[in-house]
Amino acid sequence: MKPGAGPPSSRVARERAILRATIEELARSDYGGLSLERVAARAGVNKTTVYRRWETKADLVRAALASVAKSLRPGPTTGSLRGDLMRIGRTIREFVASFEGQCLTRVRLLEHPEPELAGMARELHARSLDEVFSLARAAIARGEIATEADMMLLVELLNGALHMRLVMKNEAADDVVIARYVDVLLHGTDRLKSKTQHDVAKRKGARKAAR
Amino acid sequence: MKPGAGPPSSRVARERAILRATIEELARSDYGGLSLERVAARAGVNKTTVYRRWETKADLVRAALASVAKSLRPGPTTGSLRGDLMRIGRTIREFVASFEGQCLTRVRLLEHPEPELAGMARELHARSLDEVFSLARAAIARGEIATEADMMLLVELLNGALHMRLVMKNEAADDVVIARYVDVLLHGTDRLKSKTQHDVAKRKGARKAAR
DNA sequence: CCCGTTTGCAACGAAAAGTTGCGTTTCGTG
DNA sequence: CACGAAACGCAACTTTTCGTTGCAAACGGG
Repeated sequence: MKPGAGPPSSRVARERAILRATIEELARSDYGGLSLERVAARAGVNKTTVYRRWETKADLVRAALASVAKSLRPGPTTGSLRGDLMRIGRTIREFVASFEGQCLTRVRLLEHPEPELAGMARELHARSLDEVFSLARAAIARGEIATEADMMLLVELLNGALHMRLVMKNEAADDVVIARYVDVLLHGTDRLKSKTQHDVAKRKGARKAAR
Repeated sequence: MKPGAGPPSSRVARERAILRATIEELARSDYGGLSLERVAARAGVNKTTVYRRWETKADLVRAALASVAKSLRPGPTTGSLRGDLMRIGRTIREFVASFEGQCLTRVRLLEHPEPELAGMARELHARSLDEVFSLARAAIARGEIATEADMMLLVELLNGALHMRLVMKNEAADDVVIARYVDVLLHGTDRLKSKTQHDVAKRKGARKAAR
């Protein structure tokens, strides 16, 4: 009657296994193709155990998403905006590679079939963005950006590019790739432009280079 | 025996309707949840017509993807990198909102269940990037960027951010939003930083503002 | 040690997926 | 215009998957 405070019995361990299996299945299948029997097999339990505990597939996935409380924690500031962005990039890379990341990315695309689940996944991901605000304030204090909205802009661009590359294009993103993105975010094309003008100057003899 | 060169008979019209229905269904369902019967109903044909023409669901989706030959054509350069990026952003926005875009985005996440289909969708999307190369060359000629790889970097960031915003976060992206992204891509945080330093200078009296 | 709960197992019913046979329509062809 | 092959719709059918139920065994707390 009061198992809440008790030690983790075998029942909750089984439940954790099932939710974990759900996430892993959802990471390589998609919601429509998710089979509760495969989930049960992966969790090492009988399918009746799954069916008896959750009414529908949506309930199971809902519970599985709720169990993904592990948010992205980029940690304290590194002391520079560039360092912070690099760390955020690495954090995104690791998250996207994880089962939870793959799972969330898939569920978030279910807007039309399952709006509620998509909303849950969205909120779960948005929560990780809250952590970025502290880094934003540090960058503002250093005078590297003006507002927190600027930081959000940078993170949106970095996050989007990494997601596209890792999830949709299925290409790797090592630190060099991330650094390229970050450099654009910090300096835009201005650095690139000046480099080109330098080349032009070398080639054409510094004709208009003076101005 | 030689219907290839003939005028569009009712047979090909039916096939087009089925493939179109497949894309539309795939735009709001997902691959695992795609039902050939719903496709047939949407196309206004009997399900046997669909089953007889394509062996499996994968075959049908493969054919549907192949029929999406309409690539993203950003058109000729506007004369400035900023104008080109804005136009690319608007093109991405419209594509993502279309059935083909929704469909492609979903299919591209099927790496594990259906690697071949994911590869097709990926290639289809990559083809649209080829169009960007002409804009890149124009920008290089104007000295706004150094290499075509730089242009790809900018487009990857813009594309990723817009996809995240439109598809995953389900938020709109008007021209103002796109312009914010583009400004970061062009000038990075330098513009923002200088604005802040200006404020600091006003407050602290231009102490380190000179350099 | 006992009793309530939970699980596994197997069998079951229901629904969707996929197939087949046949009469009808359509379109190309002589 | 008439004929024949191919494709379609329709309905019935088989197969597979999904979800449920009954029951005996295992587990765990009191």
